[in-house]
Amino acid sequence: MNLKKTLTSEDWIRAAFRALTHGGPGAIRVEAIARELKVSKGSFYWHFKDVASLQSEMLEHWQLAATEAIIENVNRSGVRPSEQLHLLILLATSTRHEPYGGVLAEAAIRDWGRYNKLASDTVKAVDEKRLIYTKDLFLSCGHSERRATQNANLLYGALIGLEGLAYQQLINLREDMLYLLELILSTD
Amino acid sequence: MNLKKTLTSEDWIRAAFRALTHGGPGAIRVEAIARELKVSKGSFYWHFKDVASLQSEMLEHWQLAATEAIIENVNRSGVRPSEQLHLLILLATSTRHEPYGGVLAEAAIRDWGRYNKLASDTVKAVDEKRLIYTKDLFLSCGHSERRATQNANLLYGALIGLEGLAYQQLINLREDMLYLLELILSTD
Amino acid sequence: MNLKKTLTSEDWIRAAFRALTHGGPGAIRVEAIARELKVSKGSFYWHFKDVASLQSEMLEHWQLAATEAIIENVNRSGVRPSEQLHLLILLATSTRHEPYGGVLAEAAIRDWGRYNKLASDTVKAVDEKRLIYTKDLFLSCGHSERRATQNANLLYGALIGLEGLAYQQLINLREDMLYLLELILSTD
Amino acid sequence: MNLKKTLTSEDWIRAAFRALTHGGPGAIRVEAIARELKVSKGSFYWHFKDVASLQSEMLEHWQLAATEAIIENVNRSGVRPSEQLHLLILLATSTRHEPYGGVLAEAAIRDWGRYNKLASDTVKAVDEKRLIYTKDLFLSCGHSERRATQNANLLYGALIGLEGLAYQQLINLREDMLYLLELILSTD
DNA sequence: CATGAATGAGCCTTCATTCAT
DNA sequence: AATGAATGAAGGCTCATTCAT
Repeated sequence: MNLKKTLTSEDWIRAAFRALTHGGPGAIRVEAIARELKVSKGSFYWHFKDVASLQSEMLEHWQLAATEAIIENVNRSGVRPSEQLHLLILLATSTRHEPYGGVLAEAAIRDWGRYNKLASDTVKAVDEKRLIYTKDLFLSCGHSERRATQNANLLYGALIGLEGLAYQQLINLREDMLYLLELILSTD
Repeated sequence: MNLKKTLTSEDWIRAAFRALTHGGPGAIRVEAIARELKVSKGSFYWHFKDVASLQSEMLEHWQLAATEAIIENVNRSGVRPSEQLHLLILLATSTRHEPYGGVLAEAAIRDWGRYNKLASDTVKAVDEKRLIYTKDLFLSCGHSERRATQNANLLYGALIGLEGLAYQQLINLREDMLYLLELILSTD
Repeated sequence: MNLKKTLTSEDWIRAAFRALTHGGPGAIRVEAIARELKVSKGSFYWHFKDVASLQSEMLEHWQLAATEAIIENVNRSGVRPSEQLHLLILLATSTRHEPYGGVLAEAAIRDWGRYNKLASDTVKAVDEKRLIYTKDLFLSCGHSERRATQNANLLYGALIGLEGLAYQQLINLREDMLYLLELILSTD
Repeated sequence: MNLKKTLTSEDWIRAAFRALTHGGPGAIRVEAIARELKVSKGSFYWHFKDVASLQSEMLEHWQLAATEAIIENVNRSGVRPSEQLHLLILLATSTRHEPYGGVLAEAAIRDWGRYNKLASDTVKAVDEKRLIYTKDLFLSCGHSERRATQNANLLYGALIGLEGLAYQQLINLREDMLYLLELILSTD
């Protein structure tokens, strides 16, 4: 697996996401990541101009991946809209092993966005896309524009907040999310 | 107002919360805070053993304040339970200027908890208290134990997640929260 | 014993000697000594202008005490000179509890003298007096000027060096010193 | 000579011994040594984990050198034992320019040992070896076990103590040491 | 006499960055 | 592609010293 002798910039980015996930934005440090990759930190500068450029590549990769994931989802059509919502929640509440660390990385990136403009813009762009995508699903279910928007906001917002509580073992994420969907769909 | 010649450790803690709110956990730095307070960084060590002890005092203060806030709320009785829930949301969605920075500080502390054991324990303790308090309100509304729990989780989880989206100007926090409450209360 | 409410400069000097003995010259620090005396370090400056003045008072005190000790010894006359030498060694090899810490303090002061002019001068002055005093004892035993000098040097030098080895538990100080005296006196 | 562009850890150790010799244990400071080596202090951390590890490497080096010096001496055989003792003193009383600073460094290390466990252990180990080596020489001269031990103690102890007095210009080290050897060997 | 609070300098350590090889 | 070595800027902590009370 790790038979490669030379690293690619992707290897660095992946390692940087691991660092971000485990230690927060402040853990994206050349020294620490180089140590983890068992290379000299000097080698970092062959792949990146500086830390800022690593960071922007990280965000770029994540944004792409996050957007692609949505599109994939959209294309998984054939199912009825309300089924798609159901599926969406099952997917979102599974312990994902996505590129760049899944749920945990998401939370970490969201945190990052609180103190960093570039990260903030990226998160906002992704959130916007997801909200629109979710709203469209509700529209397909026959909800009004207003309701669809509110429902999407609610579903996505609850997901984010409940993930944090679930991480602390205070709640059961999937159960609460499914309950919310039920609540939304049953209230005509 | 700023006529005091000497600072108290409370002054440092307050300034540290400001730093946390604006720059994240990594911004809790003696140098930076001292600069803000217009004192030498050396003077910090009169009030605290080290940064770690400042941090634990911050968390202690916040936990106390957050718990007291709940108790105050409890005492705001006289109103019907469902009214209390309504009030709770209005309160939670007002741009609060509470001690230690209000909503923003809360999010920052929550982030902090993702990478730090002490912060994590503190956040968990506070979340637990709030969830229980909210559940009790739903119980008072006549909900079953199970529903009360789910509703409390949802309300609190959504608040946390939607606050993030509202911060990005993607949604209107109060509107969506009130919609959620309506959803919950209307679904008998 | 410690019923005094206010400290004297003597108290500080004594504590400073304790610090010197336990931690070397570098341990003569206002902060540490104040902590030991359970007073604020600011109070130090009522008694002394600065650390340098504490240090010079320490050396002054020690020089006086060390010189007085010699004179006391001289006055312990009545005994034959060779007896006095014997006594001198017994005294020097007893676990002394003299003012300012005894043997250990002596070694510490000697160390101090290696890197500090004032201390060095003080130690030299004391050493000179002691060498002369010892030489005089040998002269009284009938030794020639040359021999008396060499014997005094040897006796005093060996005492200093052997004390170090004895401190490390490598030798028995008194035994070896008495052996040396025997050697000197038997070799006419 | 100083044409090297980059320093080795040996260079740092050598410089640290110079600092120790001139300023005592408290002078083993990254800043000061870096200044002397005309490099930035940050570069120190390429070679050592921290100051403590520099210190332990210093002691390791010294212990090795001190032990090797003894072995070299042993191998300088061919001479009669009493001649070897004579030679030993001449060697010990020459102004040595040994690795790590010779006599002065020795005294400094000995001082260091008074307040530091690691240094103390190292000094003790070296002293033990030297005492045994010297005792063996006396045994080879036909002295009894007891006498050989006492003579070795005396010779080594006097050397240490007299070096201090000689450093203060109070005595002539070689003269007094040779006189002591004479005393020991003439007393059958 | 002494404390509480602060200053400023000095030192240790970490880390992004550079550069020759 | 990467290493070894170094720089320089922070940042944490200690401590002598000062000063108002």
